[in-house]
Amino acid sequence: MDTTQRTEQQRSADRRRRELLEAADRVVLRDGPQASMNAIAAEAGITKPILYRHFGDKGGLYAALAKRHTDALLNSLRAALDAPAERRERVEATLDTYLAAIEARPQVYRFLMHPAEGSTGAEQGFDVGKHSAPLLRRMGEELAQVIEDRLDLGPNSQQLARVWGHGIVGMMHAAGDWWLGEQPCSRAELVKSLADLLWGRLAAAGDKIGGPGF
Amino acid sequence: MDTTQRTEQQRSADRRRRELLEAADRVVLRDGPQASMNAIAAEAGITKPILYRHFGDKGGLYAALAKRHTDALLNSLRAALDAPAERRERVEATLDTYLAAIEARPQVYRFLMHPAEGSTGAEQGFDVGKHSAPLLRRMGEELAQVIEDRLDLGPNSQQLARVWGHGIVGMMHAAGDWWLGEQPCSRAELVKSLADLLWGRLAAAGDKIGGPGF
DNA sequence: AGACTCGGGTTACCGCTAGTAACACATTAT
DNA sequence: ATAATGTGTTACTAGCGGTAACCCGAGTCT
Repeated sequence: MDTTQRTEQQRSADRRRRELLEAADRVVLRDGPQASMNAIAAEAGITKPILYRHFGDKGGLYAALAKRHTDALLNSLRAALDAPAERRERVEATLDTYLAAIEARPQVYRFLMHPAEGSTGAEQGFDVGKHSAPLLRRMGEELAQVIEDRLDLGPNSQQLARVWGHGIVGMMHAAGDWWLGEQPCSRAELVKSLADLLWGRLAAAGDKIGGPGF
Repeated sequence: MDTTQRTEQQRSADRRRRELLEAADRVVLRDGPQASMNAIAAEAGITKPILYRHFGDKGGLYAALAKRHTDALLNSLRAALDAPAERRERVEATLDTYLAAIEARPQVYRFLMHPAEGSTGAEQGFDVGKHSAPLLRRMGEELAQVIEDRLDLGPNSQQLARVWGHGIVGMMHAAGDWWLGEQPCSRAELVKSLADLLWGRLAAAGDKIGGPGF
């Protein structure tokens, strides 16, 4: 068991792992969040136990799969947010990037956002909160970091930035989810409406005649 | 089978139904979203098929249970939003009401927001999107209505109001979810930070020295 | 050569879930 | 008395996540 052999094995295992993840990807793309371990194993041309040897349990496979997509999406978002342009323009570009991604691959999006949380998993510390929506959490934290790094928010800036990060991400998510289901307008319109909201148009709006105004 | 008898049966069925829902409530409060039909039936002192006769399938029971809490919460929110006060004050009161509700009964909140979508349910048209988060959808639509009714948003006000309704609800939801998990600050602080965001403080913030500003 | 470990793979199972078919008892209508 | 109807139970199916036990081929030590 010299090092050469070990790296050999490791590389083989890594290749296998990638194959399995790609097979899982295909199944998820086909079946949505209901993708079963059996189906994934079959798609990969092998049987369940080796899936479990690689990923531990369904949560592990989910985490690995989610990480791929999450990383890819986060990279796109970072790029949009770092492009050389006005602040508002960059905010719009970032919103648009996110919405374009979920529009292009809704099945993957559903898998990431509405995973079918295990049925059996009574014990063994499978915490729902930790796996339920890591994408939202990561986006929220990253955005918080960006906000805190670049904006001058006065005292308590860290806490404010985190609230805003998660809040803005949640706004984007919910609006995107609704929009994806109903397609009530074009992506560009949605982006502009959301940016307007963030830009304080809500506070600036006048009351309608006759009522106390919301 | 005269009418008297029929109403008699109906009333009995309704009473039964309420008992079952209360039992389900207790189980959900105890076990969270993992509550099984078996457990609920046991808690109610009866067996599964009766549950199925009343609610069709798990989705039906979920919907009935969710409707109760959703209606109650929506009533609180409407009350907070309709109180006689300044617009911003009312927005803060509404946010606070929502956050207080999820803080007081996190298990119920988890059940409403992160339901364990059936494991078996391959076919029979159990659409995830329709049951996954009816609370968020309803809140979004209601808020949209309020916004459109009371604010003067110029042309395209309906679409704008709906985007904002869902967006604001999503902001509240995501921030609340994160806050519930980490308890990083008091409820009042969270409320104020979110209201500040809605009031355009993001757009008004100055860039930090040295960077291009987010 | 021959025994021997060892990694990758499969079969066959467990316990659980949602959901259902079929049967049993009581009450009421005819 | 007897048929029908509602109310409940037992006992089952099918499928899930997860695992124990076995199996086989390739390299290794004696």
